[in-house]
Amino acid sequence: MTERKRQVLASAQRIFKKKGYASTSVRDIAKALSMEPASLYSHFSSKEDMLKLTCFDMANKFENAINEISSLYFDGEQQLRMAIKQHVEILTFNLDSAIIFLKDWRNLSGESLDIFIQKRNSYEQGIRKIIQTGIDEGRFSEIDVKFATLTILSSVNWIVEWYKPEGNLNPPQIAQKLSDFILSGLIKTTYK
Amino acid sequence: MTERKRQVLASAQRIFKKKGYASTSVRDIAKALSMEPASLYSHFSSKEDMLKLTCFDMANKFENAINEISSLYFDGEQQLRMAIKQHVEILTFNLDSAIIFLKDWRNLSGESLDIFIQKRNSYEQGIRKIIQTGIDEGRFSEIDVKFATLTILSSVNWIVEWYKPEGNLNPPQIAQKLSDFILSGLIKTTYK
DNA sequence: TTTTGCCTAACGAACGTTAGTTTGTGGCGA
DNA sequence: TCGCCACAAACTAACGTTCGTTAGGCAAAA
Repeated sequence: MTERKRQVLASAQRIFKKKGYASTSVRDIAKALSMEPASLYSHFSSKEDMLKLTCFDMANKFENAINEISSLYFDGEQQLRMAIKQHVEILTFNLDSAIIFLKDWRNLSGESLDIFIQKRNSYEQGIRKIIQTGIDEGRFSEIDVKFATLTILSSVNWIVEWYKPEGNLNPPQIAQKLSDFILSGLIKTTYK
Repeated sequence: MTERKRQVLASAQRIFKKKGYASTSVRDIAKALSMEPASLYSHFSSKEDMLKLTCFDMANKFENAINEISSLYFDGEQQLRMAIKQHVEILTFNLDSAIIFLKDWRNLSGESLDIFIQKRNSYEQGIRKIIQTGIDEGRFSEIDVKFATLTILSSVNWIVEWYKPEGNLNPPQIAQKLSDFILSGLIKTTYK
C-alpha cells in the first residue's frame, strides 16, 4: 500500500465514520480530497474495497492481540485484563476504522461478509475461552459464559461512541476502569 | 395512524433492521409488501418520515419509562434495577424499531436530528441522576458517574445485537442478569 | 359522493464505475 | 547533461443504473 493510498483511505474513513458507509458517496470522498471521483479508482477497485480493507485490517489487529495474550499469560484474570487493555487500545488508536469495523461491516458482500463474520466469531470465542479459564481456576463465579462475553464486549465496544482523544481519560485509564468494573462483576469474593 | 399504515411501517422497519436505513430503498420496502413504490407515499410523506416516526416513537417510550421510575421509586438501587428492566423490555418488545433507533438515527436531518439528540441526552441525564442518587445514599461507590452511565447503557443496548425472541433467555431474565452484573460493579460492599 | 389505497408513468438527481487521456516525476542510457 | 521512458496519479467525459419522489388516474369502500 503506497503512502498516497493510505492517505486517501484515511480520508475516506473519516467520512465513513461521520456519515456511515452507505450514506457516503464516492463523490463525498473525492471532494474531501479535492479530487475527481474517478481518480479514486487509481487506488481502489471499488468503494467496497475501501470498506473491505478497513474491516479486515481491524479484524486482523484483534486476531493478533488475542492470540498473543493466550500465548503469554495463563491466569484467567490477567488474560482478561490484558484482553480489555488491548481491545481498548486498538479501538482508540484507530478510532475511525474502529467505528466502521463495528457499524458498517454489514455492507460487505458475498464471500467477504462470510469471512468477516467468521473472524468475529473466532475472536468472541477467544474471549469466551479466557472467561472459562477464570471459572475453571475458581476465580470467576460460575456465570453464563456467553452472556458475560457479550456484555463485556458491548461495554468495551461502546467506548467508540463517546471516546474523544482530547478527553480527560486516556486509553490506559479507560481500560483500567473498565477492567475494574467488569471484574468486580465476575470475581468470586469469599464474602459473598 | 391507520392500521394499514402501521402494517406498512412495520414491514419497512423489518427491512431497515436487516439492511440498515441508508442501504434500504423505497423499492425494497414496496417489494416486500407487493406494492408499487409510489403507493408508499399515500401513507408517508417521505422515506425519512418512516425513520422519524420510528426514532421518536422509541425515544418517547424511553422518556416515559424514566419519568415514571423517578416518580415511583426513591431508592437508587431500586431505581436502577427498574430502569434496566424497563430499558430491556422496551428494546426486546420493539426489536426492529430498537435497532433502527440505536443505529440509524444519524440519518435524521435538520431539526429532527437536533431534537432527537436532545431527547437522547435527556434520557442519559435521567440515568446519571439515578446513579448519583445511589452514591448520595452511600449505596454505590464513588465512581465516575458519566463513565458508569455510558458503560451501563452500552451493555444494555448491545443486547439488540444478539437477542433472539426464541432464545433461551427471556427479557426479564436478561434484565435480572444485567442488573446483577452491573450492580456488583457499583454496590459498595463493607468488606472491600 | 367522498375518501382511501393503490396504480402507471415518469421526472431529475445522484449513484458507482469505466474508458481513455494528460501530467508530473524519477531513473537510466547515450 | 540531455533526451527518453516508465510509472503513478490525476484528469475529462460519460455510461447505465438506481434513487426518492411526483402527477394524475382508477376502483372499491364508506
